Amino acid sequence: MKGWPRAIAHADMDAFYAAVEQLDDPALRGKPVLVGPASRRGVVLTASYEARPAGVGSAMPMALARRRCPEALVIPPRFARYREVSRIVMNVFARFSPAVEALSLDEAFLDMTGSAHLFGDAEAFARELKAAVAAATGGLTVSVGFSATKFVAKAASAYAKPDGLTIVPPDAARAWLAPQPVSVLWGAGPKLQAKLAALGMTSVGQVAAADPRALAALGKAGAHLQALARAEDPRAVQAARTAKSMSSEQTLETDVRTREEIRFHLRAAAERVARRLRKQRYRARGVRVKLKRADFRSVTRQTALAEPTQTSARLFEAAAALLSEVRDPGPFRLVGLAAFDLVGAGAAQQLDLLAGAAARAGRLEAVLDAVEARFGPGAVRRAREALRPGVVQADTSLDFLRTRGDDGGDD
DNA sequence: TCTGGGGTCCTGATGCTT
DNA sequence: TCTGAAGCATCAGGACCC
Repeated sequence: MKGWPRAIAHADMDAFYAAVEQLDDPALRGKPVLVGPASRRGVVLTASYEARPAGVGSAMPMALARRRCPEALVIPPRFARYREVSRIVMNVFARFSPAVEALSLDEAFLDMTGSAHLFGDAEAFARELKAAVAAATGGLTVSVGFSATKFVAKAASAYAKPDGLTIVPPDAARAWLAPQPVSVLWGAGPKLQAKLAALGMTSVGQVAAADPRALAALGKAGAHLQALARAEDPRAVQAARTAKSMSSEQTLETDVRTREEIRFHLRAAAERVARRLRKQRYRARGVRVKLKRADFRSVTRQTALAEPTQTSARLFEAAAALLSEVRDPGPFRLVGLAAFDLVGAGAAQQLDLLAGAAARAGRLEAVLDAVEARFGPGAVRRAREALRPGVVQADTSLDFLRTRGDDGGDD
């Protein structure tokens, strides 16, 4: 890692939901497992590696997956349990780096720029991380990619799944990417892949070498994909992020047509969203209604609210008004409600995010001083209570560094 | 085969203001 | 007073990610 401009690791748990189920129930180990709802319209959330040779994968309709792999055991998802295991894994990551950016329950970026040298070389670090995850979870495996940019690190972690370890030095990144299919590019889904193919580009190397004018037809995405293909990705690991929207939507067992039925589902969605807004101390300044027709075209209507809200009554009121503007008679297979333009994450939550990051960097006291100046001593007391998990995490992280004879530097 | 749920971001259309 | 252009905000739809 000497001479690397930055050192970024991407850690991605292998077949996470299915692996947790196999961990908790030994009878499932070594067998094909599909995690997903058994409902008529469900899709596979995660397929265990034993099921994948049958041609089964994530996002595949459950009905098709069961036909392809009839011997597979179908397990309904237990998200509370996955969140619990995820917290354990993220805490392990936090012992290795002060800057951890969780992308979902099962994957995260770790900025190792200032700390990788504590572990020897990249491979020693990655092996230690994998062993720590296995020890903390009781045997779950994680694939790790390591490079100088987020995108290459992520592509590297996916390169040798499961239980993989791929290190791509920055000066080798472009050549390493070149022969891979364009589907590895972050942001190139089926539509963009088809457009690239129409331009004669099926490999990352071809995108990297293309005349930028040829890619202009893809808009911003063209320049973005070419930058990734050239291993250029200046995005930093972001330890704390705030939500921009919160939504709840549900695909119904049978399509709905009447306004009364749709209102019923909107009211339920408003209650779910409002509960989460209150729990995370957000208020919404906008409401959006989403309906999906039987032909999969979606109809959305949105409105700005006079006052930010976190109550289900206000959300539903706005949603019902939007519904009356929809002329499409349906039928609809999905009804959803989103709260957007979120504000006022509440001082406590902003502090939580801020102090979580500051604490991991060993700067908790400085943050609390700023809090006192802005909100008064009472706020500091409440913040200390609220931040206890962050402090524990920071102490763990700092202890870890101390045992290696390093205080984490001056950052 | 028949397509989830929770998000983010981009694009093109439209309307308002100057 | 009318008209058009430019800039900006908002809205609807959709692509994409895990």
